[in-house]
Amino acid sequence: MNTASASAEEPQWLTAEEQRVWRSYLHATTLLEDHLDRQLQRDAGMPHIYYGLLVSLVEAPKRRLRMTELAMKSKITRSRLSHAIARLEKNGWVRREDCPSDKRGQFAVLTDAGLEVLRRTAPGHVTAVRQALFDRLSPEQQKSLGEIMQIVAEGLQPNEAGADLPWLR
Amino acid sequence: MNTASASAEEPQWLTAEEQRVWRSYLHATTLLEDHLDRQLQRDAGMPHIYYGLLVSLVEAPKRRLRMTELAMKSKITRSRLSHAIARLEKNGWVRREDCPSDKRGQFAVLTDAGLEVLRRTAPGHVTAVRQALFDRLSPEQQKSLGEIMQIVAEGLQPNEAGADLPWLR
DNA sequence: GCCACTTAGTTCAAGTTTCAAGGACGTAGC
DNA sequence: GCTACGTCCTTGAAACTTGAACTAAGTGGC
Repeated sequence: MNTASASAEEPQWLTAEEQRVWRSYLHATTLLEDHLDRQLQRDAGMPHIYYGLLVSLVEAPKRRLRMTELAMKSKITRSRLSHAIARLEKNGWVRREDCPSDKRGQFAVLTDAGLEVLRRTAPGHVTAVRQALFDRLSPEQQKSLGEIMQIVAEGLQPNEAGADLPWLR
Repeated sequence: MNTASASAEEPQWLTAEEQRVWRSYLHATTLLEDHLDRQLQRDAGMPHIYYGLLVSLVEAPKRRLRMTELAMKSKITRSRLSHAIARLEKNGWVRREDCPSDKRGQFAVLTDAGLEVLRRTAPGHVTAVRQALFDRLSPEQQKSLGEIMQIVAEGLQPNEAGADLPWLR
């Protein structure tokens, strides 16, 4: 198994050390995602990603965003967003509004009830994030984590149009 | 039930810098998970977590693991595992076997077909992981990432007490 | 043995996500 | 105007996940 000239045939396997890093990454991200999902499901009645949608909305001007913009901010497909907003709308936390300047467009708008849910649950969520992440890391590690994640995110950003088309790798 | 606690009194918000780190983390992990899910769905016909199950099995003695053990290794619930194994079994990549010493028990066993799928798709997957992660990070960053993720994972391990999982039965 | 209790794993129902398809509108060219 | 094509968003069905309820089997007390 040593065909010279590394082409697509002979992959560059991960070293033992890289494997350790990769497994730690998978375990940590899985556990954290799971932990926060449960925390929010229990305390706010919605999964983490839905909570993130409300947060994006509360930070937006007039507490509203176009669907596509919200989908991009949240790194999810527009299809997924449609379903999610439908659910949040049913909860009364978000409502849709037509966009006057583009009749295809929709705004997702955070309602007062949605704002209230956020107010009520944000402290607990922040605490959970702190306990799971920041409280355990030194300032240097926090800084390093930020840089690393920034790099990774930039590398995977679908930096062009076509938000839910198959982005070739 | 937790509404009180340290939350309502003292909402210790994230600093601007912490927020930046946290958002980068969320974006990067979301994008990477998504990227690998699509890569594997396309090339191997299964999501990332299912692929991880096959990997755990191929590394296990006799290519088999008890359901509960596999669930713990993979950080998923037993319920989810039951469904996943059912699907993989339908694909012919895994089969179940009764445990002789404990009649409640089941082994998940990697079949030859499962091994073959792994052989065929592992190189592409490793390449994807490299391109998305390791190729973009310096050796120091890789080391740091490993340490950080190790800490986070340990903190969230459902098996508390900080022991490094020696698997005592 | 009989009993309550725990553990292993599955199943059911409800919720979420994905993928492919589609409807409605915008835009540019003729 | 008309045609063609791209964009915005939704829909429906299938796949996946979740949490609780459930069956079956091991464990320990008496």
